[in-house]
Amino acid sequence: MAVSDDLVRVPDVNREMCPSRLILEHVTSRWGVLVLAALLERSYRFSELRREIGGVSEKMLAQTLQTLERDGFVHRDAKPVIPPRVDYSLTPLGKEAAEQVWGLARWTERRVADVEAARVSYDDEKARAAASL
Amino acid sequence: MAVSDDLVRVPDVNREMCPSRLILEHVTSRWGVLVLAALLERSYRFSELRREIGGVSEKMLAQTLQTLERDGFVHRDAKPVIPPRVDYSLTPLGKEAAEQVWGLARWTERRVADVEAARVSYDDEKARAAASL
DNA sequence: AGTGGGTACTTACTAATAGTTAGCGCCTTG
DNA sequence: CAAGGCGCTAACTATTAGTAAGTACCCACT
Repeated sequence: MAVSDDLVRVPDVNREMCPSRLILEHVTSRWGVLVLAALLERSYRFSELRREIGGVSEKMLAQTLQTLERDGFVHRDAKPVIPPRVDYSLTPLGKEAAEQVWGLARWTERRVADVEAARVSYDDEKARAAASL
Repeated sequence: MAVSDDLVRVPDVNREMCPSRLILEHVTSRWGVLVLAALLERSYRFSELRREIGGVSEKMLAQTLQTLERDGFVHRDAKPVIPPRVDYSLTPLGKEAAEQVWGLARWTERRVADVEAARVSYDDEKARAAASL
């Protein structure tokens, strides 16, 4: 029973039904990564964030922020003023996640050239293989 | 002109058309994260990986591996034997990416309880707010 | 005084993407 | 001699992401 309890309790992202899988998907989601990385540098208002993160729609930004808020990563501070003002910032938990995805974002930017070089050699080899049939 | 050159050259994941955006999406993709993290521990054959990563379909695993291979993260070694044997492993570049997503995966597993606690208090507050209308 | 714009969203619809099922050729195992 | 494993791919469907418009309120400009 200790065994079967452990099967349920020990989180493992490789298990399809493990809650950790969903959490990981939230933080690594297309817009989640960019939101967390942006909020690591400072807090943002909704439409500031929308301008900061190129290509995000209002719908997806709202949805992403709601998911991250529910998971306890993001704090939403809605000031009851007109025009509406809503500030988004990281919680301590969110900051931990954000540091990791921020690192990933910066790493990616540094390695763009390497990846592009890898792609041309991959495509070249594929073309050569196709030609020699 | 140095200025406009820089605008094109300096990678920034927040710019919609920046190549770094796509690369980041590949490594943070639903299955990409899990594939990279798994391959950090050892190399795997195709169907070994499929069994290791719960819930991945053959189609998505093949697609993910092809994307990661083209980006230079994963090395594919197809031995011309029967039955077919294909080994997947990380390149040095892929190892750098994998270390980061591995950290994220382990962090997520450690924080599951915190996230679940955050969710109940979020849902509670929502329910209380809805009740007091 | 009316038009356009900004605030933070939600809703309805459509396009893109992910997942499901079946198939391939070849071989080993029961 | 059928069943299953190997590493895929192709066709089809379900789910999800993206687009466009609407909401309600206010300010600045003409």
